[in-house]
Amino acid sequence: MVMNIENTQVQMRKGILEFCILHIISRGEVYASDMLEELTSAKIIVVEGTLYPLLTRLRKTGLVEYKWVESTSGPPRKYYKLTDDGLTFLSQLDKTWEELILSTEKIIKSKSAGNSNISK
Amino acid sequence: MVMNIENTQVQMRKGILEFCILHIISRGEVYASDMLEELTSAKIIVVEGTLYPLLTRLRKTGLVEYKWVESTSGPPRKYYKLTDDGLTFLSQLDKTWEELILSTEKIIKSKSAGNSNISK
DNA sequence: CTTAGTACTTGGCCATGCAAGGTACTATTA
DNA sequence: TAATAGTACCTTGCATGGCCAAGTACTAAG
Repeated sequence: MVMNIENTQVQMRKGILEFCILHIISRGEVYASDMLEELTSAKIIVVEGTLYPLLTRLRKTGLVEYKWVESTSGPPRKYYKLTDDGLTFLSQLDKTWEELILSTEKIIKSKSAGNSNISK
Repeated sequence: MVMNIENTQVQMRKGILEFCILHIISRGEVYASDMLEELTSAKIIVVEGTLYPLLTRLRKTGLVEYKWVESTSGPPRKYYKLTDDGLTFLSQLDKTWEELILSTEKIIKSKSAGNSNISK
């Protein structure tokens, strides 16, 4: 059975990815390579095969929209920005993120209460 | 297409679950209902159908082990504890978690740098 | 015309959360 | 002993979503 640390790390990142990408888009119009660069520099490893389907999903659900912009150095790019729905959604996620941090810290910083409850 | 806030919140919790459960087990021998209670009180919603398969997976990969303990108030219980491998694994996850927090904070607290790079 | 670089897309696989339903043991009550 | 309730653990099947690998398309350089 497979259970390496890399796999668990991937699982940890999964839920955060959508959140981070919405934040990056919220700061100004960007295209996929901009996002990849920023995520990589923050040490959140993402690959194209993850990012593009995610952007498509966000667009289909109306959280982001894009426009084509010609580039002088290659094919045209899709520049993304948040919709109003996307903004609302992101502010809810901000709250969720804070609560998640608090919940997790509560678990991982709690000390042992002993094993005195066995066989009660 | 489905994209509600609940679904994304679930995604956020997913990667953290295994981490939190290993922490709970690391503090002393516990059985499934103990874990459910503690996770629920920390507002991390988990149900049996998630927890039991996860515990089975952790056991199969050698991160945890259990012993049967008779109960005076119902059927016997499986009391879990970490193996040496589990301890090592958990300390790596602690590091991953800290890095993930830092990376995410870096993304979500960064200010817009403007859109001056369009069509470069 | 070929090669390289950039940008976006897609099909298939895998890991995992979860709902729903099931088994088995104990205690209580009649 | 029979029925009911509570507790504990397990399993099947589905949906979500990350990732690998391969592919398409446009531009630039030689």
